[in-house]
Amino acid sequence: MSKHNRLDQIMDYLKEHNLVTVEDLVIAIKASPATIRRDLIKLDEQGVINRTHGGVTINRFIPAQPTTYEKIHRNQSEKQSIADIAASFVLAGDSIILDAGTTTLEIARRLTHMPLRVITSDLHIALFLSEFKQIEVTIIGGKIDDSSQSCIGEHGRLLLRQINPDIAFISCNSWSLEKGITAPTEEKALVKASIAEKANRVILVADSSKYGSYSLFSSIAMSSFTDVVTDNKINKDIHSQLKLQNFKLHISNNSIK
Amino acid sequence: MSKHNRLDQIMDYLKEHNLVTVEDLVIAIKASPATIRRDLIKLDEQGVINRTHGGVTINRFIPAQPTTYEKIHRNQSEKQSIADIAASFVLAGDSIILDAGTTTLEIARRLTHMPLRVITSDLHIALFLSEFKQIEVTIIGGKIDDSSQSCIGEHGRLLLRQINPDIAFISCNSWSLEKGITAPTEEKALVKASIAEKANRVILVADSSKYGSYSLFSSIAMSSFTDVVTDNKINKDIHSQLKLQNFKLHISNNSIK
DNA sequence: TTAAAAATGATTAAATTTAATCATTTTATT
DNA sequence: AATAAAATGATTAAATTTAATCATTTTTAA
Repeated sequence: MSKHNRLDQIMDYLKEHNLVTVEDLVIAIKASPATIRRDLIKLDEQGVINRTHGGVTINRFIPAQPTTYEKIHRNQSEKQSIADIAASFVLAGDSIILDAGTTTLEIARRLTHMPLRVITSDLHIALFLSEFKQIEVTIIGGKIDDSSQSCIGEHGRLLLRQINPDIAFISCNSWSLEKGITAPTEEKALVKASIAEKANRVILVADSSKYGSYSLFSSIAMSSFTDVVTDNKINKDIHSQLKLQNFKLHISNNSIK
Repeated sequence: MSKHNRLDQIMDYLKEHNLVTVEDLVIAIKASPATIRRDLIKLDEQGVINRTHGGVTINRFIPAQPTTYEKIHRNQSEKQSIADIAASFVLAGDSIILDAGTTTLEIARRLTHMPLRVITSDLHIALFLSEFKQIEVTIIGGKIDDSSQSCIGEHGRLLLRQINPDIAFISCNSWSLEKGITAPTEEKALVKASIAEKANRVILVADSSKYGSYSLFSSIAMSSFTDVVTDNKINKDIHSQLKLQNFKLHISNNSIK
């Protein structure tokens, strides 16, 4: 499976070697230096590797280490494609907020190559992005919710009230037009609401499988969003309804290659 | 500062960063490129790091167990023995603060079996402790300093002012009776000072090799500490002086196995 | 204290890697 | 099959890193 894709071959090689050169990969993969470099740029933009002038390693700080490049492509193609679209909204120099979650982490992986200010509630996102010098990272602080390893509580909300970001990216476990997005605890719901509060653009990133369910605590009404990004597996009737709303609807096509 | 010390500093930095350049280390360690390169050659010969033309990583295939590197470089074992003593001060149910650093991370490793509230500025410590259900973790929040991957700035200090912990554990890069503990940036110095401010017991954990040097910004006077934990390599004269102070002095015996 | 030895820092030439450009090959579409 | 589009490879100039050299500072030992 993985031998078909050259990017997978590179990741496989990196898993087995601590620190390699482009020359190593040229020999191992049997491709030209130019091709290897072009591949490395793609992998670097996804944050799964780190490069210097002359060296390449796998990024050992990426959460869920065993979730390798190929697994990401197989199991999370919807999140990937949603993140692709979401990341394209960000411009160099922007100040953005990333909510806690795996979809927002995917967005983070796509933003490593540009100067940014990023505020987040997510420990993984903070640690990951802090490796990149052109990105100024702020974590909102507060009690750590261990299911999501992110900050909850009033302290972080205080910081959120003091900033005016360009874009806020919100993720969720459940969403619908009627109930908006909901969360399993009051604290999580409140943090999300605060994240959405001040941003110029408020973007929901949520895959279609989460549509229709809901948790106990309401967090954000759908009318608060300026944009919604979801995938093309969304039900047709719901799709029609979503198109009629005030937010811009973006549908990703997670065609698996 | 001794040469062993700087090699330890490099290893500490590499543990917390995936792939670094000589330039990164020049800034982090405050030595010239030539010196860093000479150090890297030594570490490379020991096999604990890997280098390319332009990049350095820790060798992640070397067991991070208490063997290979620590036998060669003793400061790690000093930190271990200091952490042993420091951790023994903590009782189940306590609320404690852990400053950012590798010594305080060692303390955290020894506290996972008891119910605790832990407040920290360190992303690694927060992420590590959040795995343990009986430990409630709070991160102070704020901008991430990427050399230490910990929180700095006014926002975190605000939280620190609102809590009254049982114990605060402070680490440092430089300490002395005259200058107290000092830090390379004002923001780091201020955060440390705030960490020490409200705790019932304020404990400095600092290995002997760091004694006598100082950075630009003063952070905490020695008179603010209730306890000091250091190792038995401390100079005898200094030892005598330290014993005369108001704090309790604890000397760890880092017997090298 | 003084002299010798070791460590460190600064400078610049050499070596290495990368980016940019363009030709060629492969793949996709009609 | 023909054409367009995309991916790959080769070439060279530019950028970056290193090694070598020597001056300076710090440490060690007499």
